[in-house]
This record gives sequence, C-alpha cells and structure tokens, in this order.
Amino acid sequence: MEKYIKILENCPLFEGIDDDSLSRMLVCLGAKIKTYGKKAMIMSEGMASGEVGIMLSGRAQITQTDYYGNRNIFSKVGPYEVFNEAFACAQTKSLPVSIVADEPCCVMFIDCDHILHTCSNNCGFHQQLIYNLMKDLAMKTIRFHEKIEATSKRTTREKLLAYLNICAKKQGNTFSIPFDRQELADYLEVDRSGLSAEISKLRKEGVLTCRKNQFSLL
Amino acid sequence: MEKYIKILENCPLFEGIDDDSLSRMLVCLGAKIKTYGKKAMIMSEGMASGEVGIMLSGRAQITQTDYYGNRNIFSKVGPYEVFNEAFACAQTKSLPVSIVADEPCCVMFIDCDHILHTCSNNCGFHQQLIYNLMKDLAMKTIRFHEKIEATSKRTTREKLLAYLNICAKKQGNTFSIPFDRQELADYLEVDRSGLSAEISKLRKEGVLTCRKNQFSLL
DNA sequence: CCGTTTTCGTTGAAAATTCAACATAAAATA
DNA sequence: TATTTTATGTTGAATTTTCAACGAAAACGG
Repeated sequence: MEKYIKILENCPLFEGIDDDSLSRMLVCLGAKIKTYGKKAMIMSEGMASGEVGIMLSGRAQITQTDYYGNRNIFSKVGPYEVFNEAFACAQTKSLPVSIVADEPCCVMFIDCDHILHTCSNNCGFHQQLIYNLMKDLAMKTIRFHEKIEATSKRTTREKLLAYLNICAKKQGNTFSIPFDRQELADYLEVDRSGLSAEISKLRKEGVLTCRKNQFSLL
Repeated sequence: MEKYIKILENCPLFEGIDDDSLSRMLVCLGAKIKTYGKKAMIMSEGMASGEVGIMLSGRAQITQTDYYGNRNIFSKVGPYEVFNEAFACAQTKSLPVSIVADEPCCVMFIDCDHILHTCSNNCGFHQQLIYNLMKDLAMKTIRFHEKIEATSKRTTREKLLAYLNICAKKQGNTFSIPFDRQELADYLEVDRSGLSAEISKLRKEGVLTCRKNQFSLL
C-alpha cells in the first residue's frame, strides 16, 4: 500500500492529510487496490456498491446505454479523481451507470461507510477526510451543471460552443478535451456525423481551429 | 425562530437531531429567515452566496436562461428541501443559475462555513448535521443523473417517457408532477407545443392518461 | 359572476437532427 | 513495413424538432 502514498498526495480527497496519517488511515479504512485492462468494466449498471473508487492511474468513462444502443457519457474519470461517491453515500440499490476503463486502470476502493462514520481507532484526520469528500460531492454537482448547461442547448452548434466555452473558461483559449469525436458526441448527446460537420463549419468560419482533441477558440 | 422547529423536524437536513438541540444549534449557526413573494428572485445568476437555503414553505425553481431566451429548469425546490448547497460548499464565485419563487416562499439561510466547521460552542449534533448535508449532496447528484437520463434521449417522446418512468418508479403508476406544460418542456429541454402534441399522441395510443399535472401510466 | 390573463392543444412550414453509407486518414497490430 | 482496424469527415434522404400563430379551456382577480 505504501507505494501508492505518493500518488494519493495529489488526490483532493486526501488533501491536508500528511503521509504518515494517510498511511495509517488507509489500513483503518480497509482500502483495497484493483487493476483493470482496457475496456474492462470497473462497475456495471444494475449492481450495488457502497465503495468509493479512487482512480490512481488510467482513465475511465461513466456511461449509460439505452435499449436503442445510444450511449450517453456522463463524465470521464482521470487520475486522482473519485467516482461512485454519490451512489455509495446514498446507498443506491441499483447503479444506473457503468464505469468502463478507457485504458489500463489502477483503482483504490474504500467502503463509504468507513469514511462517513469515524472509527474507534480515532484517526486524527478523519474529519478532514469527511470535509474533503463533501467538497468533492459539491464539485460533482457543479460538473453536472456544466454538462446540463451544454446539452440543454437546442442545436449541435450551440451545444458544442457551450461546451468549448466552459473548457476555455477553465483552461484558457487553447485546450485539449478528454474525448474523441464519438465520445464528445455521446457527452453532448448528439449525432457524431452532425458534430463532425459542425466542427468543420466552425473551422471554415474561423471560429476555431482543432487538431484531434486539441482545440483553440479564436 | 422557535415556531419553525416543527417544520424543520421534517427536513432531512436535520434528521436525527432533537428539538432542543436543533433550537440551540440554529442560534449557533446564525440561521436567518426571509420571505419572498410569487415570482421573486431568491438568488440570481452571477451572484456569489456561501449560504445554504432551506425551503420552509412554498416552492421555487432553479433555472438558467440563455441569450436566446431559452429557459432551462434544472430542478424544483419544495418544502423541507435544501438548495445552493453545492455552490456554497464549493465556494463558487458566480452562481450559474437563478432561483425563482413559484409562489410565496419562506426560506431559512445558514452560512455553509458554519455547517462545515464545527464551532467552539461544541454543539453535540454538529457531526450529524454534516453527515446529513453529505447525504443531501449525494441525493442532488442522483437527481441530476435522473434529469440527464431523461434529457439525453433523442426524441421528445422518449424524453417524456423516460421522465414519467422515473416518476412512476418513485411514486407508483399514478402520480403528479411538479411542472405545468411549459415547465415540463423546459425541464426536458424540448419545445412546449411539441411536448403537448406528444402527450396527446400517447393518450390516444392508450399509453397514459393525464389531467393537468396528474399522470397515470397504463 | 364576468372579464382578463394564462395555460393548453393543434397545425403547418421551416430548420435541424438523425441515420446510413461511403471515402479517407490515422492508428494499432502482426 | 504491410495489413487491418478504428476514427473522422462528408453527403443526401428521412425523421423530428422548432417556431409562429391561433382558438379553446381553465385559472385568476376584482
């Protein structure tokens, strides 16, 4: 477990907790590590899990697929980020989404109850951990607000521009997005070919330039 | 403040806290009460607020309006429910939504920092309060998942059916929704007239019956 | 109780999306 | 490196949505 401490230092969930405390805390919390290959299911729709996942390395997507085969990407999970925290906290019986590895992933799991209820061992930094989880949950809500802000627009063009503007607000006018074209279409809830056409049009109009997943707003 | 205790007993945010403790806690937290008339702005887009709102009576909507005049309803806030908790927790500088009273509202405000950081007076139930706020934030995330699940569908018909199925899962096959037609359209992010047409069609097909905001799935 | 305002359902035309199919470019793999 | 697979861009037809306009019904207010 020790070798993961360096990684966890970068994780907002453990912010403000020193290495020694973290090391002891992980034992107390019963943290487990699992690894997954590309395209592996980390969690799947319909299951129940009270565990919070922490992405140590790799990247995964939170998706939902309806019976017509339309895939909706709720979000991406990158290194140091947390997932399943809301469903674990709310003790959801049936997970409404699947979590699929985009690439080989290393994930730490912690039972949410162990985070929420301070243990008898009296870990000093437990309050900090709870506070961090709270912030994380708040940020998750804001992320969804952003997705809804983009997808609520009525045309593909407006959805795309709304999304790119949100990215630009965070990263500056040149930025990379965590999606390829199909994934961006699934995130924005539009047709891929229509999205490609719209990107071309915006390029010709001189609104943006792009190379793969690297965009610049002009 | 005392007269609000009976109301707050029903509020999940204060679950597990007895009346006496709650009464003392409210003073300690610096709770304030404000009232609003119909259509009044409780909070407006662009402002910053570190306060959590608790709806004591009345109902409000969380909305966003883009520069083409399209209104998007993120959610409704009814009695005993909490709002602005995510933005307050995350210390957002500029609120991306407005909160508008549907009808006369009575709201309690509490500074989020006072909830997050236990005070020197050592209120016994403060941990419970933090725990409750965490659950609330988790539920908020799940509510957004539900909205996205419905709005991610590609046709008005599918969006409507997805939404009604989510309602039915919670309340049974006959239920009322908190929206009128225009509001439902704004929540589902579709055109009102198209939504009305779709409801008529479903009625003729014998899929559902409805009277105003009361629906039955058959 | 009546007049006014708001909500709701209906319609047809214009605009946009989706869908299917294909060509090309890029990436992965043997 | 050659081959295969995947990703991307392009197009036109079919479907769906949006928009504007209208009448009827319901809710509201005096």
